[in-house]
Amino acid sequence: MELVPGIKLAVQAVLAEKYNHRIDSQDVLVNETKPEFKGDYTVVLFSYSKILKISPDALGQGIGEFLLNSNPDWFSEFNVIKGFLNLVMADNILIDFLHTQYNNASYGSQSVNGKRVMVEYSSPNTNKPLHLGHLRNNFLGWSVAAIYKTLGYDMIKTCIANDRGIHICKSMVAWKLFANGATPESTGLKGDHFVGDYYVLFGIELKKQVETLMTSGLAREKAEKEAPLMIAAQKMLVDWEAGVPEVIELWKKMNDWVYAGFDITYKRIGSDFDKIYYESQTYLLGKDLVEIGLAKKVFFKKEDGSVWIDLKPDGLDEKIVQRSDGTAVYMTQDIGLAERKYEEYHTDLSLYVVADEQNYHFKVLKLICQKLQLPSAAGLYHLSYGLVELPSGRMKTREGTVVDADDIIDEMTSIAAKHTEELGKVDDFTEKERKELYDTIGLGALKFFLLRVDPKKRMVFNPDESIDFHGFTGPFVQYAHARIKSILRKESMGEYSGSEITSLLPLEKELLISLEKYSSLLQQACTEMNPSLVANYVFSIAKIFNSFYSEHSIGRAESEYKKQLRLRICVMTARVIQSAMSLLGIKVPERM
RNA sequence: GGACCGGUAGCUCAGUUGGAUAGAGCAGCUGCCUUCUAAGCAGCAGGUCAUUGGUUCGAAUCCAAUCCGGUUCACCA
Repeated sequence: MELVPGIKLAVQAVLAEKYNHRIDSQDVLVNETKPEFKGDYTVVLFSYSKILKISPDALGQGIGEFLLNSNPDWFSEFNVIKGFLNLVMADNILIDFLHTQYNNASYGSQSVNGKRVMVEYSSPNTNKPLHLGHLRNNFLGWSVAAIYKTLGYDMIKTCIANDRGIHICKSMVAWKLFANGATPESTGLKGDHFVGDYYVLFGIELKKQVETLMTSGLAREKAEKEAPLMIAAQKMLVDWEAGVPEVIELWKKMNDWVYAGFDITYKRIGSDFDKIYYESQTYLLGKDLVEIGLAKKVFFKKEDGSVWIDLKPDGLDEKIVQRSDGTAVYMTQDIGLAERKYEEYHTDLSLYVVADEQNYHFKVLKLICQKLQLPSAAGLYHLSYGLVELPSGRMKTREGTVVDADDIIDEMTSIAAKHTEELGKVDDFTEKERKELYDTIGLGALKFFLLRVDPKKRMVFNPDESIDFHGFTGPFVQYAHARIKSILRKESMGEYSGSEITSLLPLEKELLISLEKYSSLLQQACTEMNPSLVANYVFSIAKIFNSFYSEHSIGRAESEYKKQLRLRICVMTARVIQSAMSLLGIKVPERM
């Protein structure tokens, strides 16, 4: 039995038995006791005091005495201050907890529950390289999937490659006109960067053409439409849809370059997918649903032949689902893809990790699926996250302020290398071991930085200040782990049955109380789809451990049994750190 | 203009089903490496929780209004 639920049940029982007051144990308010008061957990009594018409003080005394008498193995003391009942947990229950769980490799995880969840994340455009925003998306999606998986869900990680459309044609046109047959191989560039350069070039050249046209008297809007480059891109899109062989061939060639580049980055950051959907293969999905929607009178047709849904009764506007020329729009594709996913995987839940700019889109998507009574509707959930911004605001391709993913990863690993070399603690490492360690630390810092913030909130990244390696960071947590491993290499586990030690020092107890919370913390992180809770938790574990470590000697503990107890605390702390960090996609080193 | 999101220390963020004197990290300042890794520990300093009013035993948290910032409302994706 976990501590907090146990306390809630105990309080529920007291209220029923002693005060004849029945409540749901879930409603008992149990907090961690503030450091300035004596105790571990605090029950807030104001609401019961009011209902039962007993003063908070008397009620606290009554409940406290009852709890101590009925659960002497759980509670050792209590005190009441105003309406707060502070409970001191018995050292023995924590010592027992340690003894039974310290070596449990699956501590915190749950057995398979038969539910299936799909999470779509990353979903890049195949015309430019990944940037910092994509990294937040990738880390988030991957981590949420890992958290679900450890709690027993069958996870399917997926990604939709936005591999077609006008934006793709732009880089194709630019390459055709300006590249003179250059390739990633001939230039030595990574494929996604190579193609991205042509996408940027298209923008530059287009701007020139537009300006020329405007000096000859055209309005900007018209000039943008009539610039030869734009006309060429539009034509290429039409040719692509018509399947013109040379266009298809070029499209395939350039996309393959991009995928080769993405593969390198994905491999480096540890992103992986069980299934990849390609927009080029799914963009026509949903067209048949337009007919079904019309038949069900969920959609209606306007005079020009365009098809719409009226969402005004739901507080929204009318939304188009098919153009007057009969072509599909983004929304319709997404409805089709939602159905396709459901047919293929029969998911209980289908998550979309997509930036909060698209909140409205997903609200509408879910509504339409519901109105069409599609089976995919119920589990459809938009896991919305905030953009990564610069101190000056959004990153803009045009202003060259986009923080490139490969660049930032390189920067992080080289800072890790510099720090490590300065400290000189791993001078005996081989070249390969060092490189691995720099990756572990650099990526650890980057992932932790992006995951420690509540996903729903936008966050600021300042390129002028490199991401920290001290304090509330990945390397801080990794360091605590490396320290523990260092101890465990030097000291050996010995005789200890779990009953030789009967009392704990404050830091030992604090650490055990925190370790005990891991399971419920994971449940919460899963329910809220929020890896930042895991990041905050594992940081606090590392912090308490570091205090414990500097306050108490483990190898030279006061007694052999105390040493054995502390070694077990070390083992368990290392396990929890390793486990929690792995859910964030972060490795922990044996030495650093 | 409508809808939605946000405003907490110099900076980056926790804390918001209402609970005790609002917490971390960074930056700044003091101490601590002849004993298990100082990427660390201990401490100091730093706040009108955007503003105003309301609800109540109690409000950063709930309600209303206002100010500021962002996103969105395309026959774009």
